[in-house]
Amino acid sequence: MPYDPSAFPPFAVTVDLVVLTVRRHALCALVVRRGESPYQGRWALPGGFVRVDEDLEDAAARELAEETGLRVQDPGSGSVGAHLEQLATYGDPRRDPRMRVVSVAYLVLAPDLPSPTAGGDAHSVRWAQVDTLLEPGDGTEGGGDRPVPLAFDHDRILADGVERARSKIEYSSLATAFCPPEFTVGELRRVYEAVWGVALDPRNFHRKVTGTPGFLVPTGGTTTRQGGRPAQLFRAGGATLLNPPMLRPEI
Amino acid sequence: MPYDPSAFPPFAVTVDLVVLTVRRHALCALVVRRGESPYQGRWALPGGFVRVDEDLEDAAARELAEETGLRVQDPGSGSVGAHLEQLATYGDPRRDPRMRVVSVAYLVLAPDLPSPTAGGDAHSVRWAQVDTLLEPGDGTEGGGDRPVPLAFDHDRILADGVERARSKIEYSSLATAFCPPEFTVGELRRVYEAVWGVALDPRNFHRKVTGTPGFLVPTGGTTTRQGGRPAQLFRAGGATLLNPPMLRPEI
DNA sequence: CTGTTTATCGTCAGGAAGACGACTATGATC
DNA sequence: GATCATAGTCGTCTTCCTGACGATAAACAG
Repeated sequence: MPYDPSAFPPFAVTVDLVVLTVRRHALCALVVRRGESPYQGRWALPGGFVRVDEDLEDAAARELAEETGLRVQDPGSGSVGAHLEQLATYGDPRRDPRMRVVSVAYLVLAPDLPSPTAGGDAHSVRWAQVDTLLEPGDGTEGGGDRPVPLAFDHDRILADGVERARSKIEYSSLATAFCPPEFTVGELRRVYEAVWGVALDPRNFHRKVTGTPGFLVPTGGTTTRQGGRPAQLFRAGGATLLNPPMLRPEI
Repeated sequence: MPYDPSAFPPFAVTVDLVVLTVRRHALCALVVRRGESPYQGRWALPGGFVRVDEDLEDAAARELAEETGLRVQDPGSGSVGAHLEQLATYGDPRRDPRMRVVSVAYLVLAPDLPSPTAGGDAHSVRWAQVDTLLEPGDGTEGGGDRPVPLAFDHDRILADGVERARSKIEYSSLATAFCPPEFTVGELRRVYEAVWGVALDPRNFHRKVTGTPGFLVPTGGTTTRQGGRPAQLFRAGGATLLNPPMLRPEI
């Protein structure tokens, strides 16, 4: 690949990942502790440089696998995988004090994982509750009771990713990406409740999701892992767009 | 800005613009003719390199002004301006044969302009109907009756931009960005019809848009520029999100 | 056996949208 | 000036969807 540095200004290009999951009824994001300057010791979104001959989405999938061991969902195979989509690109000239870095952020929606650190650096990667991370921080390390902001502009990237997830589960079947391959209507409802931070009526929710063609496919099995009456098990159906959408309750 | 080429692979970063407007009842996009290799003589989306100390959105606004003379809407002032938002980023390693280029695409929605070439190169920039551009081309220059594809991956970028515009006018008041500062309900309806490529019922449309709080503000004036009974003039209201949304008719 | 929990079915009222009739106010045409 | 074509605006009716909520079902804990 010919490269003439005088012809155009050189940039570094990175990918950053907003990896979301639902754990214990709360929306959580994957964060890693920075080992080096700048922002040494601060939490940040996982990410890294794009390689010279690597597509952006490949770089995002590679970083995801390196940090979590997660594989991206293979459309066609029914494999257990995460949903990955491009979020936005952040290129403020001063977002990295060392050099001009343009970062392409990707959004990952994953089911709750057995171990958050499979394949990664155990003590420096963890799931953090999104609503804790996104409280406005005061910047003092341990000074107040509010969290230290993430490194770089990662607070904003995280907020954009969360907002994307919140709005996208309204009109798509993407909420199933937070669920294991087989799940109950109640489990799916608890995903919506965690992502939106609201309570939903179980009866109306049940009517809505089972009445939308292509959203859910019954597998025939039942489970009782939540206690109470056994619930039917479903897989995600082929539909990707919900029409009419799920309605997020007003504040 | 320190730059150590051994520390990270160097990329060129560009912005590409999907500039859409509605002209003569048709959705049109701005295209420029390439004067140099590669893809010499082919039509392409306007765009260019991001400068070293320039924010991505500033680069997009600069390119827009250079090509069309259009200014970006200033939120707060009631100025006549275009809507600009980031669309997506395209970084396939082989999308430009010369070097590794990552392009951040922006979507611009503009009212119909008096002259498409104000401030630009007159013979090499024009409005082209989107549905003509997006017919699948056969790649032969003048061989078939189908259009020659745009340069690079610009066909895909254009398609993504058009799809974004089509879906975004459903749940936002963004269709007003295609209208002059004062417009009638009929003119707004013709925007929806052109962007979606469907016919809408004038009576139901009128009820919907005038009944949505904050969408339209009457200015008091009337006009008869479309013939027929004079119509009330409106400005865009403060609302940005439409709830419930405009419903795009099924195919 | 009884209470608790979760799942699932049913009913009813209110709101929004599609289909479409009717009336109004212009300019164009005879 | 009467008539016609064109757009704009107001109403009505039916249908569908949702929110609120009662009622029943099937498990487990004591």
